Amino acid sequence: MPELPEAEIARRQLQRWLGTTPFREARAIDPAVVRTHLSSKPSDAVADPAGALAPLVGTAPTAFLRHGKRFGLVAGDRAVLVHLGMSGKLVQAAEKPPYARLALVTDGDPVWLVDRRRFGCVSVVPAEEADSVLREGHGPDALDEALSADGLRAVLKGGRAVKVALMDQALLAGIGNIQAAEILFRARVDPRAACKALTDEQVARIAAITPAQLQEVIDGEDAGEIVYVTDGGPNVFAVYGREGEPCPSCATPIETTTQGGRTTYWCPSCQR
DNA sequence: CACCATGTTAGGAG
DNA sequence: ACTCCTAACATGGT
Repeated sequence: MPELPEAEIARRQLQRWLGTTPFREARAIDPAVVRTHLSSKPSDAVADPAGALAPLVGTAPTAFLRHGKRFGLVAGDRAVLVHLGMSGKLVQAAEKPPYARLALVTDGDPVWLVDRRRFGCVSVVPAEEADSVLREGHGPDALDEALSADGLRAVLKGGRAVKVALMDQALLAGIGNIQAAEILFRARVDPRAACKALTDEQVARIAAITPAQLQEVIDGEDAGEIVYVTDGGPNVFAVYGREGEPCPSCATPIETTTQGGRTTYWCPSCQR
């Protein structure tokens, strides 16, 4: 799924595809996609999705926002906020694609929220609350807010494994299972290391590499639609999804372990 | 059928 | 208080 880079691409797509002309239509194809808040649970669906989206029609987008993996737009006195869940993405097309959950239309072809697994969601909130809702319960954005070594040190504490901590949105917003693996590989840090055992130098390397890694992925994806590894696209990552393949740096076979219920990919030789 | 999946979260055990 | 694990959510792919 979408981690911070995919959310940023989606934000730019909204901006590019919808522009700043008024909405002709905002329609929930799957009524349960509209939630009372940005929650992955369908049971948090609003009672009246059409009524929640109706105020958008006739108003024009004025701002496109993102924090961590959440993004959205402001139009009139409302904001539409989106979380792509595990399998969500935006598509612009004249006809409804399979698994389309929501349609937004200004003056071009409709923009569809497509999401096979339905962990994605949208929420319509008052415009003035857009920013606070995007940030609610989350730490600083892993890309946009200058990530200093001191700032990261303050957040990476305790006995938790560093990879688990990096993926904790309340500490730092935007990093998921793939980017955590890639960042720690480039920083040459063992993903199992306890935060409190990290040296200042290791923390400094993570702080420097995190925004660089995320920015590089954004630059690489900006060209087109989000393509997931599981969609049959090529694996562009250094270690993620490469169990048993040679480390690109030292050729040692990449190993896997499980942390927090997720698969971690790492090089046992480079990452110590 | 079994197991896996770029996310989040509640509940329980130590 | 902290940390870890599991199950759930919903769905498709291998």
